[in-house]
Amino acid sequence: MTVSLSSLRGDGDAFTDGCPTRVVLDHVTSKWGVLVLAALADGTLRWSELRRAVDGISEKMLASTLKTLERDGIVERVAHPVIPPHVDYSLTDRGRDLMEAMSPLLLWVAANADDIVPSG
Amino acid sequence: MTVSLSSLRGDGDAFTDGCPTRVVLDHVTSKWGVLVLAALADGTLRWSELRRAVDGISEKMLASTLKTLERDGIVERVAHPVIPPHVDYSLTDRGRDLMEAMSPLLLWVAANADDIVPSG
DNA sequence: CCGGATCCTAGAAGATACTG
DNA sequence: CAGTATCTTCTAGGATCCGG
Repeated sequence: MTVSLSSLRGDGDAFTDGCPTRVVLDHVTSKWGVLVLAALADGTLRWSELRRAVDGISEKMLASTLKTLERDGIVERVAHPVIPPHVDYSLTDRGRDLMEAMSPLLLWVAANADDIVPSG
Repeated sequence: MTVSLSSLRGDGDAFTDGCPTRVVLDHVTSKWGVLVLAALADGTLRWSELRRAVDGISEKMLASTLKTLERDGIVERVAHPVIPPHVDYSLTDRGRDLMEAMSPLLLWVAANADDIVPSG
């Protein structure tokens, strides 16, 4: 029985509608959130690098995903006042902590995806 | 620097649009998927118990979430041919393996949610 | 009690064009 | 280069009714 997930139950937990846990869980496990975080796990990237790293993301989604993660204190945005603009994104300490917790999941998915989805 | 997530890059990885990794990641990190899986991590539950365990889920979403996870070989469905109907849901071996990989994330979210989302 | 089938809407997400 | 603004499209999700 792995780690005691039952400890999640009881008070303000993920099983209660509208609690902070649900909100953060949604941010962190959102379609693009996971991929952006995984891309930043390797280190600082700038906007255009992120766009290329996360294949298929639109500018709109990249912007809103980054904004949400920044508000949550998971991603840090550093804008350099130069022409042309140069903006760096990286994980905060909290973000790095999060990625340590999330990497087992990402590795599991990478290892099992081909068994689960037959051809495509 | 935690686990090497950069190993995820390269061939058929989560950063490539349309690959199996993306599909499985979406199933597993879906809004309700996470919560259903977490509920089942404690053991077998029947339909009505799941509905109560995952606060706020609609019957439609519970049905479709379970069906997706069942197709992926993560959740097992056992229907007992009695009146009134009795259907049990539980994790498969693969599902338990998945939950071992996911529990650090869930614990992190539970531990950090209140810091991230101020009041609600 | 356990869902399937149907209808419908809000918000997610894509495409494109434009600006400091 | 790094976004914002706008418009459209799409689908996750909710509500309801029904059937085994």
